[in-house]
Amino acid sequence: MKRDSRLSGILHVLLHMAEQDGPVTSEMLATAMQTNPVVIRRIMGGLRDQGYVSSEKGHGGGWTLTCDLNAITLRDIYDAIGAPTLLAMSNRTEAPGCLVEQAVNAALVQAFNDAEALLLTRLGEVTLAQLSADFHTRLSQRGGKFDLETVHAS
Amino acid sequence: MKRDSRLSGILHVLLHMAEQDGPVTSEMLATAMQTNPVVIRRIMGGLRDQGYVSSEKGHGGGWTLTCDLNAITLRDIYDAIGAPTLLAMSNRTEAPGCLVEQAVNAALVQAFNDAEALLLTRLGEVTLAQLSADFHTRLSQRGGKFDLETVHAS
DNA sequence: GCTTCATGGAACATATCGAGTTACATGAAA
DNA sequence: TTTCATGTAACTCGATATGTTCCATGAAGC
Repeated sequence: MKRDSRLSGILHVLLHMAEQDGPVTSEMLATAMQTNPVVIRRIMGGLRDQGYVSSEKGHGGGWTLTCDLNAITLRDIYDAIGAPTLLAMSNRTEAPGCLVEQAVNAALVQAFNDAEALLLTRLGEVTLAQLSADFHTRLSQRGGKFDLETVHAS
Repeated sequence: MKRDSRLSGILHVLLHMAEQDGPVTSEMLATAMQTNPVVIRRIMGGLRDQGYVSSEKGHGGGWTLTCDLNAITLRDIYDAIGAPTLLAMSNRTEAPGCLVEQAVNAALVQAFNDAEALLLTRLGEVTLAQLSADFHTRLSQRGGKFDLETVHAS
């Protein structure tokens, strides 16, 4: 299975932005994330529409956080990127009239729904502020200084 | 996301096999599943290696169930097909040295693991015999007769 | 005004993987 | 020896996450 890492990536970006004073350009974020600026814009565009970040063109432009990290959960971000499929498995639906398929799918759907519900609940329990706090704990434990441009260099 | 329907498909096949007296050919199962015989063989090959089914070549050959449906859970079948990825999302690992990425992934991994564990537990709670019983309940409710060749026709 | 810098967005390329298909070999029964 | 069935390799196809190129738009600085 090809797996979606957008949620992980976007959280990474947002937390890096939280460490910056002014706007951050797609270029800087792309360097940090080791990807392409266009990929960053694509991801951020959805968040801007939800009001979580804003963008400015031209000199001194870039991306800025416009939300309270305490008020945003991972679930909110998940929803903001379009609530992509959580589970890698699905039911066959080639023969919906087949009673065997109905019995199989009924059992699987129940298990799948339970797992999805739990995952969404867990995501709703964690705020971006908590992630940021966790990051700062790790930072002070390691003792080094933080620099967006070089922290990903290795 | 492209989603994997192998588990659903193989359960469908096994329950159809349970309704047959003698061996069932890949051809018959493929017709029932509206797919290709080779796809059936590919799926069944893994199960044969696990001892859940056996195969015979030549005239009168085909696939036969060699396990007690009461003793096999959906979890067992899941394991037999190679325990494919359950979740459609993954963590970025492009910058494992980045403390931000570590904080993000730690939070996501916990949520993901909880959901996966619950799903596997649920799958382990359902036996193939229960699915078969559910099918027969549905069959008697509908009142029609069951025929492998025609039940998928519509 | 002109240049530079930045986002915005379309279009295209690439890599992966489930799924389907074709072709041929192996082996068992009639 | 003919027929039927599995066993397996190799190929195509489609979907999609991801990456890339190109140009338009607009804001800041000169």
